[in-house]
Amino acid sequence: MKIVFMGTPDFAKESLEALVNAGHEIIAVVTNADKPQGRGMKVALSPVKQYAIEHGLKLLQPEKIKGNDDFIRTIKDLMPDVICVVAYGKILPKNLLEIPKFGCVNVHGSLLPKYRGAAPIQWAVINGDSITGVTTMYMDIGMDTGDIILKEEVKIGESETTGELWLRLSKIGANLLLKTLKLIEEGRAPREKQGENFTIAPMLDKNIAQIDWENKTAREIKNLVRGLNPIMGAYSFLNGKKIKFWKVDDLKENTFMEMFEEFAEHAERVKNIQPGTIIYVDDKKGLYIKANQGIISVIEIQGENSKKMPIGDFLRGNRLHVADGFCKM
RNA sequence: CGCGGGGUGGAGCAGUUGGCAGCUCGUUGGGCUCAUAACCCAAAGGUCGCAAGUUCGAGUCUUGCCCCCGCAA
Repeated sequence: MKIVFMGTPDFAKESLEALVNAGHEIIAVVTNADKPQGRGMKVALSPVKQYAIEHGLKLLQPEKIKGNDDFIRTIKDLMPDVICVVAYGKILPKNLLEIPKFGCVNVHGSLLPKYRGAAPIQWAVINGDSITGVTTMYMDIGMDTGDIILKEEVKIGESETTGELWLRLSKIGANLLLKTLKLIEEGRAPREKQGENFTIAPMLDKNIAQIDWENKTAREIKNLVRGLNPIMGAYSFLNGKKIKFWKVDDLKENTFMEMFEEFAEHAERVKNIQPGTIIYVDDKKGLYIKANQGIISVIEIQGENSKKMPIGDFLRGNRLHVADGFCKM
């Protein structure tokens, strides 16, 4: 099949690579325009762009698509059988969607109609879901509202991070895309309308990365931490310094008191400690912080201007004290 | 030329007005203990990111370069 591929990040690169390896004819790759980013505002190539260059694929990087007649005409002249869109980063207008005879196929990182939108994987982890998946669909003008073709379910591990799940889903998505294209080619692709029962997974606002000790349980904080790993990182302030949490575990108060018998007789007091307070710290036994319900055991942490490191390393160079409190700023 | 922080034994850090390079941990050897991520004793391990400059003397001051991190995007 003659395919135009549209995508930008590494999640999309997996699909593009799978298409190439499966012998599909990629007549053009469309990726987001290079923007200066990162420290020093250097221009970095998107993973998709890099792959396209390495494999000598025709590359297009329109600044805008909507109202860009030149771009629409270019695609039209290529006469693609299908356009595959994976995490491209822009809404596609109707006159583009109508070009390919088999339509536009999108790979989305959730089980639609759950988590339509920009950050489905992140939200699935943050919300502590145990199951998510990948969906392929025929695109329409709405945001992830098209008819569903195939879905594949995936279990989310209890301590799995967004980054880990992201990687798994990108490979599963690539496979599902191949399967989908095969069915389309054979004219056997299912087509199922999405129900009305949808949810939205909006782009992550940076404010959500701040840990809310007062109102969140240890389990919820853990979900936030792994949900924001490796993007952003959940953070809190200690003595005016910004600390990022990369890996934590959640403990019930009871479990904690079994580990530290000396706390057992103060069970009631432990429950009433102000959330965010350090209740135990030792460079061998770790760092334990009270949450609204339950206790957070820190495993991997990153101090201000520092890099992420195991909690033991961190505590050797940073003297923390029991009763110090993490707080918002 | 976006803004800022930082590179010091294996790890994480401290190092005051330039004046013998330190702390916690780990490692190795020994001791104690029913036992331990516990405790006690001893030892090994550093061209202080790289290069040049100022100085009697530079981890510390000046200049250039490399690498890492945070903010912002």
